[in-house]
Amino acid sequence: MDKEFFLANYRHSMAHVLAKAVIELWGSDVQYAIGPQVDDGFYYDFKLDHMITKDDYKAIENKMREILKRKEAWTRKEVSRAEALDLFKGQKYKIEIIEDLPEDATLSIYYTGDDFVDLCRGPHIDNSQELLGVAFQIKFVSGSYWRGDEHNDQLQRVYVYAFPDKQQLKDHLDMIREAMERDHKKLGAEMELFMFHETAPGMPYWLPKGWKLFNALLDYWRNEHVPHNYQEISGPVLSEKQLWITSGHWAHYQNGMFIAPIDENTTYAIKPMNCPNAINVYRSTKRSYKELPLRYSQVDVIHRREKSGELNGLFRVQEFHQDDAHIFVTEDQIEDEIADIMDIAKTIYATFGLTYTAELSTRPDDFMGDIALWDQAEASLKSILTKKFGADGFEINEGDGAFYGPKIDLGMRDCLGRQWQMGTIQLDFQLPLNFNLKYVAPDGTEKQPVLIHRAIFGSFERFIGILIENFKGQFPFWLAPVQVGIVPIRPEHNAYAKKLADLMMKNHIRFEVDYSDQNMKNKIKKYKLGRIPYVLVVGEKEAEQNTVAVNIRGVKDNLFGVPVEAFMQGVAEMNEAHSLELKTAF
RNA sequence: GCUGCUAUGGCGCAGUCGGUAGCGCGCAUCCUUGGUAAGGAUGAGGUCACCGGUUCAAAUCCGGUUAGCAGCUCCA
Repeated sequence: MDKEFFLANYRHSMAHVLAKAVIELWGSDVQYAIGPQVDDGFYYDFKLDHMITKDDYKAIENKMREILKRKEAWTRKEVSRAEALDLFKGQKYKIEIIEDLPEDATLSIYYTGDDFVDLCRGPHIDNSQELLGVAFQIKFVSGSYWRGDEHNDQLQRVYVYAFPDKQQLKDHLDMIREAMERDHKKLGAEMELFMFHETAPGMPYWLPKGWKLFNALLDYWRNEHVPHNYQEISGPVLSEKQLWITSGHWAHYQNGMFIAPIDENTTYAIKPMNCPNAINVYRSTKRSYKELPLRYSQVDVIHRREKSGELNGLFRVQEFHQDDAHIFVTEDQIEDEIADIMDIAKTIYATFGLTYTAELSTRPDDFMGDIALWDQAEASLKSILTKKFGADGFEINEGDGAFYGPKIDLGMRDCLGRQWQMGTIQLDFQLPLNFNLKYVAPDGTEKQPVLIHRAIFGSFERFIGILIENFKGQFPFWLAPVQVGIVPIRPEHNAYAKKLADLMMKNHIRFEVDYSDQNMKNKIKKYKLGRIPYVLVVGEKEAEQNTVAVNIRGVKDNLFGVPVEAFMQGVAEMNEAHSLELKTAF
């Protein structure tokens, strides 16, 4: 039996044991819904009057162990749809599942002992004793919605960790603990990168160090776009309501917008997206086919209202900066342009050593526009993705596209394995129509361009959150908010430290010097805790020889007597190359 | 928005049975003048998130609000 099959099989089987335990504990009026396996175990959704809390965990775990010790046989039976409906009488979620199946369907059910039956495709174990060695522990209980729809019943979801043995469970719990240590919310406060204030929920305050990082990232991003012929623009944050009516946001996105009434006749709204800005710039003059593709990039701040429970550090905010661009193309330029964007994304992500997944979202039911154009666009996107990732290298979400066009999304995972949407490439046939965009074709007729919305980071905020967790706060040299810390051993060495500081300033190295009369050990400790890549310790020897002693982040042994010019040249090279690793020799 | 949980000096936390608050780090002052991650002494700093209720008395009990955390839903 291969390992993956074994994992899935016992986790899935354990979910049945959990359901049986909950029913035995809280009675037969428990409604049990579904219980699939997940990456680190399984869960099961229930509806019951009793609110399951932490105090119940032990009782549930004990009941599960008790059930396993009964060594009951698991028997599979095949039943007709009608028999199944009768068997699960009173279980509304099971009934709903069964009723969705075709009339003539044959269903498989599994008995655990004589008294518990669950609807299930299987496969399962043959006897509970096969599960006696499984190490499991309740993770937590949370709310969930029946069939993932917030309009349906709210259920109680019991998550359980489950591993083949105790050691693997312990390793996993250790891993989770370690992951919490690099949570960007924790590190962001510790490293003084950003903060929040109660008066502006989900709107980050960037602290001096965080803003340095932000700007280092922005500089890099701007430079990467120069060879791809992007032009950066900036537009108003507030616009009169009429603009949003034209764009369709007023009708489709109003509850995601912050709205500012001025007087009875005037209402402004804060932009949730940059598109209308780029469109107005496009429309400001008559456009020729010779100008296309026309690429406007934009990093203005945008605001989107989120429901209260949805905010999450920098990952989910109400005020953020997208690394946005709007590209106006002819229909036959779409494929090349998308390919160019994918190349930019690949280069940029590689600089950070990040791995990502690609997803294609296709035409939804409520699509707008010409179906032939949709088909052609989807085919283009699919062909590019196949070229870049292979036929199986990306996922397709059928019908998940926006009503105005299909899209490619690029996703990454945070420290707890949660998937976040980062980069996005969206084709838009609708806005050019709403704003009546035109260009003059070679034959002198007016044609409509296609609009491509795209972001590589997704948003600077979310991307920085991912970077913090990915690097555990130990940023590559070029990105580090403070790149070099200078520690004079005694106050009489401050003059030499000042000389070094001036040199750093001249060479645009981000640095700090500690001129205080503290113990040098304390100064070094402060910089080490700040995860500064290089701490330069200087005393008499260094001042005499014009050298520095270099304490390298993550390296035990220090470098002594490094000539100042050699160090400066080394760090300049790292900045230039956007190196991931720190140099350990100069 | 939904389910559960949380809120005590700048940060991390303690505070039992209701009797108006403590610890560590940090900060300030002084001493120590140091060669690579915590030298010593003294001191300052808190309407216990906010509003209301119960009580002779509330950080503590109850209700509400706000903000945050995990999950769901939604999203860059």
